[in-house]
Amino acid sequence: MGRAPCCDKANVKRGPWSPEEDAKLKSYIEQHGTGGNWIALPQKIGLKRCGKSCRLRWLNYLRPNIRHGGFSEEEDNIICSLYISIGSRWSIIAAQMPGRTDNDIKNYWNTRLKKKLLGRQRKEHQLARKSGLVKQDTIKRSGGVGGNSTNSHSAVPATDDQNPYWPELPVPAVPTVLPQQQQQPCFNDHASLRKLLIKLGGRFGSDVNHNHETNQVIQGRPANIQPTYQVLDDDNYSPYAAAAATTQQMDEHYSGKNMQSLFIPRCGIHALNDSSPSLSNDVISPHQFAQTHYIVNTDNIDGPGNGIMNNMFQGQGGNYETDQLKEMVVYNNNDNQHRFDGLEFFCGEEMMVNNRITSSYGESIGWGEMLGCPPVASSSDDYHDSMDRLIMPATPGQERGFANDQLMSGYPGEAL
DNA sequence: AAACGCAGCAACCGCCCGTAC
DNA sequence: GGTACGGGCGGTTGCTGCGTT
Repeated sequence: MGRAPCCDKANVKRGPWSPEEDAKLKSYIEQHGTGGNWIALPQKIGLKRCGKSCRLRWLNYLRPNIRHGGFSEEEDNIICSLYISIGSRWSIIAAQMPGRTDNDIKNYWNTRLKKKLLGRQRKEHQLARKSGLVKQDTIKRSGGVGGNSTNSHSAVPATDDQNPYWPELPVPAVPTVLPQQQQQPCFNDHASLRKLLIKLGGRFGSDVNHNHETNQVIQGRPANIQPTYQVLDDDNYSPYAAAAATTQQMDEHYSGKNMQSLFIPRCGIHALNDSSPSLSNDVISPHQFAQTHYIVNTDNIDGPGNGIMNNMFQGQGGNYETDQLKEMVVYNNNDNQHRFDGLEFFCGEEMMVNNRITSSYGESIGWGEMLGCPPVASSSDDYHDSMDRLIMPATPGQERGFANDQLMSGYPGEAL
């Protein structure tokens, strides 16, 4: 049985809204609210509009404190980092950006940001190739966890300029013999784009980290990451290091000893706080955390299919009780498929090999570079400066727990 | 000046989910 | 437990304005 239409499409007006219609709708909602029924609302106020159309008009345009256009660099960063983490969950992304609507962000991403980022990455990579800085990581490609040659073709870049926006990606060390059609980049879908962005932004070295300067592989915490993280205690969710975790704490975290901790990058707090009045500086509550940050559940990392749960919650204006929050955040794995279905790209052919997350390329351009920010700073001050400008740190994978090879052993509900 | 192409954006479409009955 | 319904969301469409030829 088919679904009944929400309204009589023959008798409803479509297309752009007139100022009179806007005024009617706005005036009514400001005085009476929506009444909890969008379908009935247009009839109440004598609008020949579909209820859903009214809702959309209100949410995207008439609602107070809506901002249009003029996205800042910081907002760009937020969008990018959240897109990488959760994909095209525009409503969730919009929830982190007061005054922005999901529709606006979606349009901005599709029309500008995507091109801007990919264009910049492509340009920089071309420069890097010209200067001979592009290295070829034969270890990872041929023998590493990501060395499944059958999985690597989709990211093999085209070398022509057929599409001015799609970036040229690092050329695999081992030439892949594939039909020409397969060698063309296929980034015209979101999943591919997200994979690409992860490649661009993440130095996801699975259980290792690759030092670009020395060509060394670093175990555990990357050497260029300073201990500037707040670590939240798992039991009471209170920051036990208000300003920063110690080096030891970070090392423990990266080595897996402190796997019950929740952790977030300070820069993320700051960046979000700047636009989120409900958040206090430096110390966040469980509720705030749930509203705004990713939570890494490293429970049962040794159990099959119970590895990382990299999650994000939308506040939706709700007030989660602490226990409820804890259940949702860490302990309740029952509904993970539903909550994490935006993360399926982590299991893409390049990213998930043998239950590990990996990058197709040993090297890639970090977010800082991609977004025009300075590369990882050598000094502490420079580091903080760059981090404060970036919601995504220079090595985002680590902050999300990818540094440990056990973390990405899959999440519940996901067949690996 | 006209035609054309493109980018940006508002609005719509259709699917999914939660909930009430 | 099944069904109908409304809300919410992501993807897509189509209009408009601007720049280029």
